[in-house]
Formats: sequence, C-alpha cells, structure tokens
Amino acid sequence: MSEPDKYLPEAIETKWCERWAAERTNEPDLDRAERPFYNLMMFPYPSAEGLHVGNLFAFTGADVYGRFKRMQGYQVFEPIGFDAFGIHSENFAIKVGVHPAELIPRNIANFTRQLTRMGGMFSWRNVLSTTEPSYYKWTQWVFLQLYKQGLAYKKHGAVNWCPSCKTVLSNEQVIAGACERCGTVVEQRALEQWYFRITDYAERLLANLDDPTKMDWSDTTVMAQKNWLGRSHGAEITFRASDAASSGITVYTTRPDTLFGATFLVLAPEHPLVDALTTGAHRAAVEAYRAQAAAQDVVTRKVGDKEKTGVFTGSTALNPATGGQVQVWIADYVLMDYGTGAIMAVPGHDERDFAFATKFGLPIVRVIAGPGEDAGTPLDAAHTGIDGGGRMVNSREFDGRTPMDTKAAITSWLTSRGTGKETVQYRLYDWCISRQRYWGPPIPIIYCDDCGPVPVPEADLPVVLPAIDDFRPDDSGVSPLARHAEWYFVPCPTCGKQGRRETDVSDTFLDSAWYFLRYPSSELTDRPFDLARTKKWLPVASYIGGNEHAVLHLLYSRFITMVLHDAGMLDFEEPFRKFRAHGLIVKDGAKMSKSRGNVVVPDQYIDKWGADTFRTYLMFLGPFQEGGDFRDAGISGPRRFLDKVWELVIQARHPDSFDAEIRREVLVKWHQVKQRVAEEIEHLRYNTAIAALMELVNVLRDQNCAERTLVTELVQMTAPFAPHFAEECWERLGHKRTIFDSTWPSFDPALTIEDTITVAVQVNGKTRGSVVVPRDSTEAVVRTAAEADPAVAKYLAGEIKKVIWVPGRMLSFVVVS
RNA sequence: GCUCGGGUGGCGAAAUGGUAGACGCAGGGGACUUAAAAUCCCCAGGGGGCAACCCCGUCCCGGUUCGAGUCCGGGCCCGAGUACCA
Repeated sequence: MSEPDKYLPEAIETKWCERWAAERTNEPDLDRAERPFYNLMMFPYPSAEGLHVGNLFAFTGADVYGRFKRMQGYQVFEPIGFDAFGIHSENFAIKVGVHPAELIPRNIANFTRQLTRMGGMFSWRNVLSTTEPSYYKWTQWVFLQLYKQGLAYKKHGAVNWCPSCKTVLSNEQVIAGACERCGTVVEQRALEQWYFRITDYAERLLANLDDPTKMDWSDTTVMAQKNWLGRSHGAEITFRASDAASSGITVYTTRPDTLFGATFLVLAPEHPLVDALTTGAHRAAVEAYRAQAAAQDVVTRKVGDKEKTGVFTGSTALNPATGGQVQVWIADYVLMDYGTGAIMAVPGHDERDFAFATKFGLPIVRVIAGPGEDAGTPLDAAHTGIDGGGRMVNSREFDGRTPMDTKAAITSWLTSRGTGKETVQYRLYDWCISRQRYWGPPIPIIYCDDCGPVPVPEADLPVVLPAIDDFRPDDSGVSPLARHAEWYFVPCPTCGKQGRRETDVSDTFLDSAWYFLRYPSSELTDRPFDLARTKKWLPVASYIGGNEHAVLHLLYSRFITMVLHDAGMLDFEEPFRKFRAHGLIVKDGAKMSKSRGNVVVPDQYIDKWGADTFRTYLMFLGPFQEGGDFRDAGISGPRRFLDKVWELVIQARHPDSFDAEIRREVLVKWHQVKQRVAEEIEHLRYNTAIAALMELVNVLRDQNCAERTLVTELVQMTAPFAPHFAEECWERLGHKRTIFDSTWPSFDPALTIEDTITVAVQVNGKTRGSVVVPRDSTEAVVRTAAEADPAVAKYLAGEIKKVIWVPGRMLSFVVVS
C-alpha cells in the first residue's frame, strides 16, 4: 500500500538524485554564466575505507553554502575530484598486494556513490582524478613552466632511509627515529632532489595575506601561514677569525642587541668553513662528530629539547663589539639550512646557548638587567625576551638603553663599520618535490650525456607512468621506474642520442596545487586551462577545507598561481578570494583514523535516517567552523523538524486574505527568521540558521498556520540543508523547475520590527523586572511604567541618582539608599 | 616551549557590554492506545519558600562599568598547529 502523503526519505532521495543527473541540474554553463560563483571544497583522497563522517561534514558544509549562493542568483560551479596519487595509495596497495591502478578506480567508484548519495551539488561532468594521464599531463606541464623560469632546480638533500626496508621514507613514516613498518633505526641519506624555489616568493606570500583586496581568509589559517613563512628581522654579523689566514664567519641573529654577550660561535656540522677552522689536535673529534650528525635521520635531527652535543674546532674568532676572542664550536643544534648556518651564542639570553655553555663550561655574560638586577647579578637561566623592561649592562656605550633601542643602534653601528647588515630571514624552505617512488606523475626531464638535463617538449607530454607490476621500492635509492629499460632509455629531445628519463615522480602536493585551475576546463585536452573560462570563474569565490592544509596545500597553491601569473598566464595572483576552515569532527576526542579504529562511516546513518536528515543533523551539531566530537544522540531532532515541515507542506493552503489570516505576530517572526537565516548561512553559522527555522516551524504549528506563501518560503530555506526533501516539497507545492533555480526569500525590514517591546528593568545592575511597552516608547514612558511595577518599585526606596536608558532594551536605575 | 582556538545545565549548544541557557537531545509528568512505538500537551540550571517571590550560578583570582559569559590583568585546564628557526 502506498501512502502518497508520507515522508519517505529513501524514495525521495533516489528520485531526485536521478532527476538531477538526467536534467544536468548541477552543471552550470561554463561559457555563458553571467553571475559565476566558483564554490570549491578540498577534493578527497579516495581511501579504501570510503568517506567518513568527517569528510561528509566538510562537504555538506561547503555544499550548503553553494546551494545558498545559487538561490541568491549566482550560477554556482561546484566541482569535485580525487587526489589519488601519492604515498598513501602506494603504501596501501603494497600492503594488500593489489596494484594501485586497480585499487584506485575501485575506491573512486565507491566515493562517487557516496558523494552522489549525500546530495552534493557536484558538477559531475567536470570530475577529475589526478591519476588520469589527461590530468597529470598538465601537472608535468606545470613543472616545465617552473623549470623554464629557473624555479625548479636540483640539489643534494637529506632523506630518511630505512636500511631494512631499503627505501626512502617520508617524515610521517618515521616514528621516534624508527621506521614505522619494521622499527629499524632510520638513517639520513643525501640524494639528488628536485626543488621549487618557493623561498623567492616568501615576501609576496606574506604580504598578500594582509591585503584584503586579494584575500579574505580565516584568521587561524592566515596565522598558520605567517608562522610557517616565519619572517624574522635581525642582522648578519661577521666575526673576524683570530687566525688572519682564514676569512671571517658570518652569523645570523635576531638579537644584535646582545652582541656584547656573545661568548662563542657555533657552526652547523655541515658548514663549509668547518674544515678550514679545525686545527690539528681537534680534527679527529670534529670528523667523528660530523659523521655522527650526518648519520642521524632527518626527523630526530630536528626534534628539539635534546641534550646538547658539540665539539670545539680549535679556532677562535673576534667579537666585533668587545674585541675579545671567542671559541668556535660545531653543534647539531645549529641548522645549515637556516640563516647562515652559524650563530653567535649568547648564553645569558638564549636558552639553547645557555644549556650548551653550561654543559661545556663556556663563559656566560649578562648584558640585560631586569628590574632589581644589575650587571653583576648572576644568571641561573637564560634571560630571554627583548621587551621585558630590561636595560643594557656590560655593553659599554649602550649601557642603560633598552634592548629594543640597542638592537637598532648596534645594527647601524655594525653597518657603518662594514661588519654587519640588517637582514630579514624566512623560516620557509624550498619545496622538495621529487619522490623516489612509483605512484605519481613522472618528472618530465631527460638526461643526456651531451646536453645535460633536457625538459621533455610540451608536445610529448604526458610522460605516461608505465603500468608495471613490480612497483615496490627497492634498495637502489632510485624510483622503481629505473628498472624498466624500455621506459628508462629514450632519445634526447635535443640531439637524438640515447638519454635517460628522470625516474623520480613528483610530490602529491603538486597535483593538488593547481587542480582548481583545471576544473572549469577539465574536458579540454589541448590546454591546461582555457583563458576565457579561467577569467570567468577564477579566482575561486569560496574555498572551504580543513585547517590541516592551512600550510602546505594552500601555500603551494598560492605559489603555483603566482608563478603562472608572473608568466602572464593568469590575471590574478591569489587563487582563493575567500577561504574558510571548517572544524574537525573527532570521535572520542581523537581525529578519525583507521589506525585508531574510530572511523565513523556515514552510510549506516543515511540508510536509517536519509541523507537529508543526516546533513541537517551534521550542520546542527555545532558551529561549522569549530567541529566537535561526533555522537549520534540527537539525530532524531532534525528528522522531527523535517517531518514537521513536511506536514505543513501537506496542509498548505491559500488564504482568502493574507493579512487577515496571518496574525501580526507570525508575520514578524517570519520576516525575522528570513533575515536571520540568510545572515547565518552567509557566515557559515548553520547551527543557528537551523535553530531559527525550527523556531519558525514551531510558531507556525502553534498558530495552526499553514499559509501557502509562508510554507513555500520555509521549504526554500530548508533547501540548502535538505536538498532532496526540499525539491519534493517544492514539486508538491506545484512548481516545475528545480527549487535551486528559485529566488531566495527576501524579507521586509519594516516587518521585522515588533509592535511592542519588552524592556528589562535593572536597579543597581540587578534585573528586577520588565515592562512591555509600545515599540517607540520614550525613556519617560518606560520609566513611568517601570516605577509602577511593584516588583521594581520596592527597590527604588532611596534616592535615584541616575537612570540609564538603552533604547528598546533596558532601563537601569542607580539608587543610593 | 611557542602560536592559535576553547572552558556556559545531565548532553550538543545560544547570547551587538544590557532579562544567561534560544534551538535540539536525553529526562520527568500527562493525553491518545488493550499495550507499545509514533504523535501531541506540560515541566525542566541549583537551592529555599504554601505562595508572591528570594538567594546562588557561565573554570579560578583580581580589575573596569550603573551593569561582565562577553572587556582588561594574572592563573589553571582542554584541543589544534608547530617544533633546537638563533
């Protein structure tokens, strides 16, 4: 028996998924759209487990926004794709013994099913996967553009190496210095790696973050990027070596003010001057220390809070301020890839230097004295911080000045003497993009004995990743691709002699650093992105994603966009006009992951409650930008809400006379809710938007008011959250075209104002009552009413010293008894 | 350690410096039912009082204000990011 008036989520959702697909409802005309709105969300990595609740939360939140924008009259392009290359897929494939080329399509099919089922407004015509040759052809092309501009280069870089698995490991695969798979202690190996010169762009990447005409981003994300770029302001200072034969040692410091307290120098073990500085008696110890530092894995070397180690080189240098001799040491706490790879150690005012000096018995000099201290007060710990109210001591003519002043003064003093200069440093380092792995786009370079490295001509792209069965990494230190002679040997594009292909593949982050450029042009095979379409749709109007990508993905995308902009291919240099980070959905206080065994799969909930209820529930849980712990406890609430809306739709009727039938109170509530819901959705405060809709529904039911216009607009406002449901209601209300091409309900500001207002009355700051008065009542009217209220009057016994009137809200008496 | 969030009923959460707890879940009481489910109505921060009402209450301590969950200073706890960056 069928019940046509019953809300049956499953049937409705299936019906509308099919209809949207058949009628291409979600595919905007990319060439002719007049009010384009590019609504982007971070494309997923298609794992074998499928979408989890956290993914669904993120996608739903972005989808709600896209649907809302569409109803505001924009042509919304909401594409989706799959970030399917990379070490995750490869490792999983190795583990289960199935080739990634077989595994990934299977996972993508499952993801596609889930994404369709959740009711995302995805333009499936433009779907892409980074593993398709038609996509990575252009990833390789992007590499070549950087290469052409001299922004891609090769140098030796340290990688983690597992001597047991005989393979390169990513930093995430090294747990406490050991291989995550076999537990063997990981070593450092120097391999030739490809790098992108992102450091050239550090300044622009930083400056644009503060330019509201280019970027409107979540504060948390901006902050994370700034920290990552790590701009610091200081000076390079050259210490002359005591031995006239050797040249000076240049250090970088952010604290030139403490120069008088610099009692020794420390060089990174890899520093090129170490050889020249090492004297005979110390050579053996220095060599041993350097060897030991070189053997450490990349992760442990950089992890802080370690016992300090180091050795003396035997040389000394001259402190340019004091003229005194200072010893030159090497230690692994100084990193070659930051600053100049050498520091002046100021143990009195730097914790690390203090620990080092204490351990090795080096002198500690105080140069800043805080309140109640003087030049002779002993230091039992480093006194860091430049603006703690301290004054300079033991610093000759600078004594008595503030460290802040002194920093500038010493810098210019050094500059005038030619022994130093003001500099700016960034913590950012160049992006290592090569991977000695299989599952990625081959880097399009051919090595020729005569011509050197030659880029693959763009006409020859893509360099197809060959389908090989033995894709496991081996102990050679090079990619498995090197074992395939038929692929490896290739004629040199320049001279035609036999050359060899680059066997490294590129980093997954390169795949995702430009995908948003590809979406609008994804069906075009002869260009990476069409100029006209790019001009129409980009930069991205709204990008929503997780803050775990606040740094790498978002920074790399900005960098690639800037490079293409500089090459004259894009007319914007920031790809994402607006970025909002959604919150993280955790389970039992921890991020969902298979290893923790706390992954919540959405399918069971959709089976039981329907996608619309589940979407609404996820958005109602709490603030979208905060996330939270997933529980399914309250899911019946949103379902009951949809049931109530459904009932109103079934009962919807035409009034004889609109104003006569609907009481003023309902009308005001209705307009208030329309105003509020639009505002809340615009700011991604979905939980309160839904709460407002629930209030409206409750009022309509209490007043037994199923007026047709009103119910229709209510349905429209639920549409972003419960799209299938809303379509069905919309159709039942007699509409033919999709609800998402209808216009978002507008409100009348005049009708959001109530006839009467409730004014709180306080006496000496404590609320003692309230009065209900006409909307525009003056202070005098309210005061008279308040004084007549016995609940208030009894507190007004003394002298009324003052009355504070907050129009329309509150009246406060200040009484002295 | 540093940077950024956050601490409000039994629970998820609301609250331009102006009646704290909207909305929802769970709970209690009632209606309908042979019964249950579903649905509907009512109650619901804690304490006191027959009641009208009163007192206390947003992590802790202090401050600004007629008035502080909200602003300022100090502290505690939780979460995220980052990590020897000189």
